[in-house]
Amino acid sequence: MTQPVDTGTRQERKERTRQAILDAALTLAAEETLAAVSLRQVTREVGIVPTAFYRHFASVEELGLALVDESFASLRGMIRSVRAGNPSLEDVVRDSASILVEHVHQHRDHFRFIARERFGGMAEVRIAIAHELDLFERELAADVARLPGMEAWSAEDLRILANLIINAMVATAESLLDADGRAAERLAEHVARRQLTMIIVGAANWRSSP
Amino acid sequence: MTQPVDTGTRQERKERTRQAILDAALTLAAEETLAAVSLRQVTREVGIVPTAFYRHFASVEELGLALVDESFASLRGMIRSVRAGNPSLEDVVRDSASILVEHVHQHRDHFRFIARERFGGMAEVRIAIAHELDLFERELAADVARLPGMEAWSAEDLRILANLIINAMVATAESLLDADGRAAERLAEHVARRQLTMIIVGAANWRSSP
DNA sequence: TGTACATCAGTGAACGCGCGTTCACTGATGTAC
DNA sequence: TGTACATCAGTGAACGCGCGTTCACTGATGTAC
Repeated sequence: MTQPVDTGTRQERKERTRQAILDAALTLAAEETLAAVSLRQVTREVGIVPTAFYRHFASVEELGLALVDESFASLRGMIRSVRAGNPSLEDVVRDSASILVEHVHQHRDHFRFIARERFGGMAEVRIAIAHELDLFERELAADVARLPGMEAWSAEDLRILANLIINAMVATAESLLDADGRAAERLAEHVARRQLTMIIVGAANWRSSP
Repeated sequence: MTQPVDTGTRQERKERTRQAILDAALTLAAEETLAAVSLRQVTREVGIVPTAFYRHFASVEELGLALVDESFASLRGMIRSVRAGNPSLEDVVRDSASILVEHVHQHRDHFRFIARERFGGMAEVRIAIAHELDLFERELAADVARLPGMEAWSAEDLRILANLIINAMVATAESLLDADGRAAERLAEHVARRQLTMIIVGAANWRSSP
């Protein structure tokens, strides 16, 4: 898997160093917010001299934005796997929670980074994360709009529902960051599935309520 | 309102300095996470020499825990005002959102601090915040259990419902931190009220669903 | 009320340290001919 | 294939700075008699 340092073209080596910087920063950001991670810590971890950092990023902030991209790229992969196969509402409710739990398990550092930086980090990074979550919310609203029985819903109410669901899933992911062991993960999955069901039932019965 | 520096007993003056340190730290923590605020910045803001800090707190971490206490004390005041007068479910749903919005408006720095430090801060502070939110969740579950129609609910499902509601309210509070102007606040209030309604409708109809 | 002593919040000098950033450099890789 | 030059990822010394923490101190407030 790991390439020796001295193979490939110059461009390939540079890309490898860049990725090593991203990996090291992500690992260090598991302990404390990225703003508290020093450029020197990162380069020490990678095994390069501090000044070499600037060959790849203009600042730690720019590195943070690259980590947001990387984290959400893997998240988008997850969403795609939920959507795949044009599932029914019942399928989605059944599978979403377990897919989320599995994905957090496999990309724990990325999710921890997003949780940390969502409110704790640098302004630009916070804005980038808020933007990505907003995109998810729009997409989810569009997906929900296509479901049977939702024809009468206004665009605004669809967004409000999507926001509620996304927030619940974000909270689930955040709680998973502290979960240690499969038992805790199964519990979080159970809670998430039940909450999603409550929300869906609420939405389905809403219009008939005062 | 503001006391001159040179009045009161020695104990009163010390308490006044301690409060000035807490206020300065809270203000500085609006810009960046408390861990990134230096002891020297805080004392500079207060107008005392860096070493005087240690007369009041053993570390910035201890200061952080004091700020968690202070923040949640005001939050508890809010909860009390929701509970006051033994309201019906309809009352709670109607009033909760506006009370939350008003409270965040008046204690913006405290809420921002909690949002920042919930995942972005020092380990001890994160744990203290999680503990406080857990207490709210238990209390809310107990409140909900007393409502008519909830007799058949298990303790676990009550906790899951309470967790969903608390998470939605936390998300509302967090979105309010970026809201500027009364119009944005009214929108957030509208969204929160509608989401709370969806959740309550879902809970009410849950047992009758597959 | 007056005096002698204790307390202690705040002072100020000093320290060693890790930080981000600058700059001129090296030497392997890449390219033109 | 061989040569001469250009590129550029990574080097290493150096800088000034703000940091947390130590220590002995000062002088106003508090207390005992």
